[in-house]
Amino acid sequence: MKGDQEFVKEVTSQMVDFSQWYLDVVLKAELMDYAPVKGCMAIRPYGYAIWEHIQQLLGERIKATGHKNAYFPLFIPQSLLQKEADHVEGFAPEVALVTRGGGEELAEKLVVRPTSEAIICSMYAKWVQSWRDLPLLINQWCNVVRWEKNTRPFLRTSEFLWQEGHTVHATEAEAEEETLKMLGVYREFVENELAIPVIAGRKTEKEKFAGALRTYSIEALMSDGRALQAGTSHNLGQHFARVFGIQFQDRDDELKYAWQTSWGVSTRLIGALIMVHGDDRGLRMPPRVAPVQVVIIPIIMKKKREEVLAKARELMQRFAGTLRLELDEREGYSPGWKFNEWEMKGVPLRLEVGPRDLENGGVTAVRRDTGEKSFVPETELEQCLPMLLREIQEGLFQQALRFRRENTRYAENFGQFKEIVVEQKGFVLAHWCGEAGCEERIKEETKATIRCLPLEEMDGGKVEGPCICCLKGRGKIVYFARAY
RNA sequence: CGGGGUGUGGCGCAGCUUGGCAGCGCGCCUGGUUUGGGACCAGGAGGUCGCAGGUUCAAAUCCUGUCGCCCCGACCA
Repeated sequence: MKGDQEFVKEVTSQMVDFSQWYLDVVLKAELMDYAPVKGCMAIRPYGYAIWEHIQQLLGERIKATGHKNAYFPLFIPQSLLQKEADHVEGFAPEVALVTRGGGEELAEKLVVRPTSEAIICSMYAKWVQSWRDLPLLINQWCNVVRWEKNTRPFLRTSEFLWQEGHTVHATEAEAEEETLKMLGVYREFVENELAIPVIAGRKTEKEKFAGALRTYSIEALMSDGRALQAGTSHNLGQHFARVFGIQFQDRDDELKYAWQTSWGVSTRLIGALIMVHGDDRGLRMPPRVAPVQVVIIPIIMKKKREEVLAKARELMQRFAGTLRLELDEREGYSPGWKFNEWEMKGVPLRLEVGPRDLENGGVTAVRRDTGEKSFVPETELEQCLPMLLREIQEGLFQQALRFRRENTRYAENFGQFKEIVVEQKGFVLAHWCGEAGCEERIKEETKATIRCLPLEEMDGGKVEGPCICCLKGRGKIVYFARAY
């Protein structure tokens, strides 16, 4: 694609300032707008449509794996949040507290949920009594509030939307299986629907969820070379069951504490979508979640005006049931202006219908991912459009995958490690002994954190080597990166 | 919470040094000509210059205080 700046003056180039590029894009593409409260945003219709597709596509997978949706309260009595020691400690700095209601001081302060383990567990304690009640598989879609100091649209906001699954099981093995199963669901969903390749792995002790036994995550690489945690799945062990009293009587008559999991993805996925696929002309939406999959731009000249419009409207009718398409009939905007605007919004496929196309008996199709133009005869549209969209979906994934491969490097020693982190960015693979001290030192010296201990290597028990940091201990290869 | 920056029509900015009619570009509205990669002409609407106090005949401009926002770090989905 040549001369991007010729076309789009409103978006800062990624090379010049990636962070500014991101902010330009989210605003100009009308995904969100800043609200009066710091760190809070209005998600505009175009941005919310992406979230709705995520809800739909991930939602059906969550249901297909046996989970049911439910809803729990926004307010959590402070005492409930404080039950699990690690949990409180982890969230205390970022909770919002309600101290007054109905014009009176509240007897007990209410926490605005930063996550729902506490309130849900308090309910589960009532619902679980017998092994016959298990497994209990519930999911909720809601908003949560975490008082963040440093906020960025979609990536880190004071309030965000997410989905949180909370399950209860009779055995540790079952809970672990569930934890990994949902991590797998996330991986498949993010790769196939959002076209974002991810590394699935386990978090270190330092990085795990406050109150969890083990935390797993999927990690994606943004096009500026920084990593982003795109989803997490926790094996909560019996930590919460013990403090909330979730017990059940098992087949063997014994009263036992239950095993739990929780897992979630948030509107942060929209941030990932933007940063993985976007380019200097704006967004590039994967067709599967694109609010608009195909935009029709009529090229209205003085002469064939009516014929062109009639054809464009006919196309709308023809595909209204099968594709998400939009016809841009606005007067007073030149075709070129419309091209740029819809490109900024990342619409995967543009169809141009003009006098020339009418004469040739078809439309001009232009791909957002490659910029490639082609002529599609009218008789082949039904076959061609879905095919093009599939190619774009696959193309975006392959492009992101290639980028990740090219930006994943193995470091032999600490010197090389630092050089990669600073100069080249991306994922760095290196041996790590497993000691928190080394993890900490690496972070202090390079700002890179352990993103995860990849599942593949863990299972295979592959090559061990001397720790990149201390050289003494031996360990497996883990993923490092500077992260969002 | 540290470091830096910035607040002037919807957006981007100039004006501040040296106090004296609040301006420019884009966008918006109306009408007309246009329309195959951000068209043009004419007319028009829109701002208590972040907020509070002070100095002055007079403050966007000088002084004091305060708040918001943005960027970079420390902490986090």
